[in-house]
Amino acid sequence: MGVFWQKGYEGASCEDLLTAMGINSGSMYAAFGDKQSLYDRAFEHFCDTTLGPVLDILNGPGSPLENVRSLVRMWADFMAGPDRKGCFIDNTLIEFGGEKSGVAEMARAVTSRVQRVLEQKLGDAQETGELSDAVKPADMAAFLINTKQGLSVMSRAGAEEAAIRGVVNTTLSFLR
Amino acid sequence: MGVFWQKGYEGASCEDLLTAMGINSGSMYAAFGDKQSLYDRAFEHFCDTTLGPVLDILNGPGSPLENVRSLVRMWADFMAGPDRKGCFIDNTLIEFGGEKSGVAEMARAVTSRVQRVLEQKLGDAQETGELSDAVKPADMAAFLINTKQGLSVMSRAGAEEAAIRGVVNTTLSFLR
DNA sequence: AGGTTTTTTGAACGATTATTCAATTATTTA
DNA sequence: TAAATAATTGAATAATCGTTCAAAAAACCT
Repeated sequence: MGVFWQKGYEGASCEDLLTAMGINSGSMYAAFGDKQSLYDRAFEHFCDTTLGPVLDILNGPGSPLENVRSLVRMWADFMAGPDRKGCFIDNTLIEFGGEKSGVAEMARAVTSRVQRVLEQKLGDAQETGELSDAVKPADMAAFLINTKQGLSVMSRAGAEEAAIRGVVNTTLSFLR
Repeated sequence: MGVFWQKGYEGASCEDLLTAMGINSGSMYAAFGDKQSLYDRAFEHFCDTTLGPVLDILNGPGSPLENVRSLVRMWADFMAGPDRKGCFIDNTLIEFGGEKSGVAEMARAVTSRVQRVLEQKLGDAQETGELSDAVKPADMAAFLINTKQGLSVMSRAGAEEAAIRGVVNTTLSFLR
């Protein structure tokens, strides 16, 4: 997963993948079929292990708006980490977004899933009076997703951690 | 340029490039040296033909803030176009951002160039009273660049035009 | 027009790609 | 323990990759 995440599908050679997995080609093809299926499984694994914690944060014990802000702050930690490989979902969208392939659909699905929960939490935040009624939850949710996708580009571009945190703080300033 | 823009460096085969250019391999290698040099030249050409018009918009006849808003709106047209290939600069950052290669440096340079002019125009907009003194020009400029990078991902992901325009409109709502 | 230089062609090249498979090793079953 | 099944190995495969170069065509110059 890490190799595909870092190098993308085309950029990751089978040799890279086999070295990282510590097995030989025959075992890989017996277990996964081919390179694309391996990518699919790696991406699926990412979604399986990431979506849960993300939803846990949004549905956490804090207030709706606090939870949204926590998630946005988590994006900064994520993107400013040492590897600078962005978000695997966004990388997949960039490489496969134009195609009708399975991973592209999966990436779109998990993205809009998070977007819908964000929208719901922002609506809740308005009901509790935390968030101004002037903002439209759907628009703000779409906007936050776009911010995260921008952070993926910054992350891969090797931006300074301070620059990443600056963008996140500016984004948070719109959440009131 | 279009082939590299659409498919990226790794994704574009020499055959793709030769077909698009309508020449044979020998001519390409005589004229450009190798594939990487061809990418460099294509990217350089994009910067040469794009940076000028962008700066012209920012320095145009309108008020500073109007000009900034015009640029952001232009991003929407750009990203929602039929090809859905994002911004060539962002694509280059994604693929080469981690490396110290020439194109990566060029992409970072042209990005921060636009960012600095944005910052200046936002400062001007505060002097004319168009823009609230509460916003920090440097932070807002970095934020706008991040928004554009996010739009590149949306564009490549094949997002609906309405979704792209929605994000742009939300972004514009922060510019007052 | 005839000779010289420049450009283009496209088959061929070695390197790397993803993938296969017979031989080997490990594991399970009886 | 011994036979049977499963998993792993790694050399070999065919396809594709970027690149080269001798031959052919085009362009240029008296």
